[in-house]
Amino acid sequence: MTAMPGPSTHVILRDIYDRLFRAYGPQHWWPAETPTEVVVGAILAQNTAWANAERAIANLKRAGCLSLSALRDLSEKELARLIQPSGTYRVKAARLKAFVDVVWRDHQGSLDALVGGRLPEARRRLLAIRGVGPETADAILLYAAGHATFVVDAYTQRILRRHFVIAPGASYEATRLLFQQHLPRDTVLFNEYHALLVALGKKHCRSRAACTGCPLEDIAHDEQL
DNA sequence: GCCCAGGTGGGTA
DNA sequence: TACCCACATGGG
Repeated sequence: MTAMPGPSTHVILRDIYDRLFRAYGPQHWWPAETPTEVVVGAILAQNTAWANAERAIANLKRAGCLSLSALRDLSEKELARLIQPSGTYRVKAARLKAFVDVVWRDHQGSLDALVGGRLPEARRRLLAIRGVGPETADAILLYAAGHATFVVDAYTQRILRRHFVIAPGASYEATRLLFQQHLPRDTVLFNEYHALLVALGKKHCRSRAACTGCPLEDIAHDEQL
């Protein structure tokens, strides 16, 4: 008894993308006006509802502190006060400071110099910064620098697990490589795909009951995940 | 009141 | 390597 081969991975990933794009349309991500704002948003959004990260960004904007030089000159304590609505603000103030310090100390204040060049080296430079893990690094690389790297967030893992595209314990890296090896290396596609997964996650993955009306509803899925 | 959100790093076995 | 845990706010 042999199992029938299912559709290949790239067909499944394409199908999911097409469904999401049809349902939600282009997402115009990342919601930020400058690469620096992408970096700040990526750090402030860590384990935090985006609405709270937005409040913190609005505070920084109002204070004129949404630039690398302003962030360098701000005391960590004052920075923490401004980003307080994003939660874990002392941790995040230290992380933002660590990031900005590297930009000024190693790259003369040029964010482009830090995130530009070849993707693997830029990714290593980012991961070496305290407070920048794989997801934050990939978000910065994709949305601030235009590198074709896939951002894997909690929604992505949950959605793919639920629809049996990845195993329950699949690592961040395994999930990222799955996308990168089964889709064309296309910055625009990776940008849109991640944004669409977040759109789906926010709308349909908050609770079990929210599955109704999900664009992926008729794809095999496990309610428990 | 409880749970969670567009994670990460440090500690322990 | 594989789990725990702290960090902390605001909305459902």
